[in-house]
Amino acid sequence: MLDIRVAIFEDNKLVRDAMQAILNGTPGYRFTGGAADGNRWEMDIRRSEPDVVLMDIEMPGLNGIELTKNICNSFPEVKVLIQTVFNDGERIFLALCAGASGYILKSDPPHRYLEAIKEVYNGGAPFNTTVAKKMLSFFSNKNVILVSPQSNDYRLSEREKELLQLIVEGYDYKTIATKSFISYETVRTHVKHIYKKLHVASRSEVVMKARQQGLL
Amino acid sequence: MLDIRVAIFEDNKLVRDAMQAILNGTPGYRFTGGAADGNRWEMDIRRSEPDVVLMDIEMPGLNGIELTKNICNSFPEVKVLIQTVFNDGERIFLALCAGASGYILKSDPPHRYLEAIKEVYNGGAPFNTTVAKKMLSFFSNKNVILVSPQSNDYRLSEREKELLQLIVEGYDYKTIATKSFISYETVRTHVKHIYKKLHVASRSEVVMKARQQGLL
DNA sequence: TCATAAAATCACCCAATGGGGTATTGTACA
DNA sequence: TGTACAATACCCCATTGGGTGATTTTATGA
Repeated sequence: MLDIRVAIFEDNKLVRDAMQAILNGTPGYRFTGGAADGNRWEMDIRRSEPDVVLMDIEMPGLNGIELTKNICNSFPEVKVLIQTVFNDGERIFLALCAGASGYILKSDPPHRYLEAIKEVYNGGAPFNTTVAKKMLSFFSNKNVILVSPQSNDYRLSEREKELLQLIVEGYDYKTIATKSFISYETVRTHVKHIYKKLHVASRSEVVMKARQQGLL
Repeated sequence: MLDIRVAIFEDNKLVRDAMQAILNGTPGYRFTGGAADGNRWEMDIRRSEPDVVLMDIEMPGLNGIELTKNICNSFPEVKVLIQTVFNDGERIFLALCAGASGYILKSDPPHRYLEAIKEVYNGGAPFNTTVAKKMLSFFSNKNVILVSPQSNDYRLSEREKELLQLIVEGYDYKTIATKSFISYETVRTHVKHIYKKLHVASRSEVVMKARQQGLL
């Protein structure tokens, strides 16, 4: 079997070097590149062609979560394993949303690192028990709301989209009328149509919906 | 060390009996009660005094997620371990929000059950790798939005809370006035105060906020 | 004990919003 | 050519939200 190719984003050179030594000293793993920041992440990934990226989330400069998002978008075949000293729910949550495949604490021993790397490589999702626990309590604290996935083709006409934009921006009908060179009543008619199509019944609902569904 | 006391909610009697046999046949575990549905859950829990509840999420009648929520609210010291054949992200997510401590698939072997029970008992959060993976992909699909945690002490008076309740339930001011034995204008005054305290400016906003922050 | 601060009650004014119609014009499509 | 729909416009009316002001009761603290 081929070695698992691992690249590291980590600002601490000592840690990078240690990981390099551990990885290259363990059969089945190969260290293929390390970077102290994400400034040249695209090139770094192309060069090192990793199967798994070990990502330090607390890097100076480009934020580890953003970096994770970028890598996951541009190189979907690459798995990202987050490593951090933090274990607060929000950070974990954001990293997961960014597309990370697993989460490991810096306090975990090297053998856990190796296990976790193998696990993400094989399609798993390694979680430190502490991490999983934190994440759960984060959920139970109702910090999150569920948005049912749905089609967002509401068949709004072009004109309706224009007006929706202005509504969401908070202009009142009179102002929208002036801006759009139509009458107040026409604005109201369009708004009614928009509300019907989006199944909402008030300004604030439509703003919510438009934001959530990215209709803007 | 004392045995871990385990109760089971599961509609399939065969499964219940099997778990009873396994638990009582394994040192360190004790089966303390089983129920085919959640109709008498409160009494069932009081009788069996479990440390861990094994919850089948696909039970007829009372829904396993609701049941989990109830148990976690009324008996916060009891850990709930969800067992299911499903592994879709949404269901897992809902169960976690309901307060479950871990998630196990029915296809997992008995020894995994025992491990998982011990793990939740010790404060951990067991996850089948498949489950964790599903959950992650659910997150990355942006089905969720984050709500920044904030203090929810808005210093609403008792009366204001009552009226807020009615507002969120969708009654119009006239109806609320009748229901509360006060005049329409007084309802309006209270509503204005509530809006000021909650920093909202419309019915739908206040409904959102109240729901998200559990002000109900 | 008295002053002050709130909570709770009610009233009036006014602007903005939302829902129900109806109507005319133009355009696209079958 | 007729039907459907988008865009325009107007009317009526109920509800909502904000402002101002007032009275009464209740609590709280100096």
